[in-house]
Amino acid sequence: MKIGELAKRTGCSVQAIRYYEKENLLPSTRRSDGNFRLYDESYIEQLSFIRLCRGLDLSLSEVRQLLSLKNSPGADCDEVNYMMEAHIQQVEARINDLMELNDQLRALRSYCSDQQTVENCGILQSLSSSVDDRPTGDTHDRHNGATFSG
Amino acid sequence: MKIGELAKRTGCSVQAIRYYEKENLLPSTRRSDGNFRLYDESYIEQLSFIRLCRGLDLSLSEVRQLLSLKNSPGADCDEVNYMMEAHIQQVEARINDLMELNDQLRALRSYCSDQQTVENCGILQSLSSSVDDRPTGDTHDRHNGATFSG
DNA sequence: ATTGACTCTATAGTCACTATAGAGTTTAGA
DNA sequence: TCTAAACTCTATAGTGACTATAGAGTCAAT
Repeated sequence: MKIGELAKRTGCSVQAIRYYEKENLLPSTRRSDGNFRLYDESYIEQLSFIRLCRGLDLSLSEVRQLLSLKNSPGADCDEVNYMMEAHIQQVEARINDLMELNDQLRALRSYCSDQQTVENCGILQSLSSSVDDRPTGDTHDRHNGATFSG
Repeated sequence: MKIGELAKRTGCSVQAIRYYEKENLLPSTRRSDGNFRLYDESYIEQLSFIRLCRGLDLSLSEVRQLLSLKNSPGADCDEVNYMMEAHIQQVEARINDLMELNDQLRALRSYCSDQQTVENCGILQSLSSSVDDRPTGDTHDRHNGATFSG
């Protein structure tokens, strides 16, 4: 099958497949006379594995590690466990950050009732004022996990 | 003060400050004879506003909107409210996605007990097997909110 | 005069792709 | 057989919010 069919059958974009190949997550295939990539059924499984991992938010480098572990069946699977554990902790940390963030956003929203002008908008006031009444800005613990880390 | 001091006093990197200037989030300053940027105290407040918004995960384009609203005090603040509401919903959707994800990861982790080989690793098996026993892969609802949207 | 700390601009890199340009290939219908 | 549409190819640029680096200039202290 050609790349378009593989894309359709895996729910993946054509460019993503080419990208995975370039990044050595998928082995390169044979080509047709016209230089089109030709895939057999086994690629559906391989690509689905990648998509499944990505759906779990694993990075491509983590997926690469899992793939190489898959190919050495005798190795013990501590590494897999370790990676999953680390990933779970990352996800949970991110959830905690976002929930804290959500509290702050909701508090902020409550400062502004409708039908006011920007001049009196509690949200903007609250975002603007927090500097003046604090000594240097170093003393309050800054929420530092909110920006995307990767 | 020069850029380094501003950076220290706001907890911001020097490059980030230059970036904000380039992106028109901070007005450009006067320069010294040697072409160094010179800031007065008001920049601390302006930069802190930006950092605070970023700490709430607002995008720079959202921050830009807020800044322009701040500068038109007579306007009504519906826009601010609308933006905050949209942002809160985004954050909450992301939290839900991550919590679902977390359930899946924990389930996956439970499939593999220690001291096994990769060959028998329940995690890898479970990531690999889910294709063969399903018709096309289209029927099961794919978790599609896990990848970062921005 | 020189060292070291700071600053400048410009450019490349990050991540996991998406989007586009410009070219070639294949397939279906007239 | 011609042609148009649909597909594929490579290469390159763009996304967001920065960070990191190179190579040069500036400034303060010794």
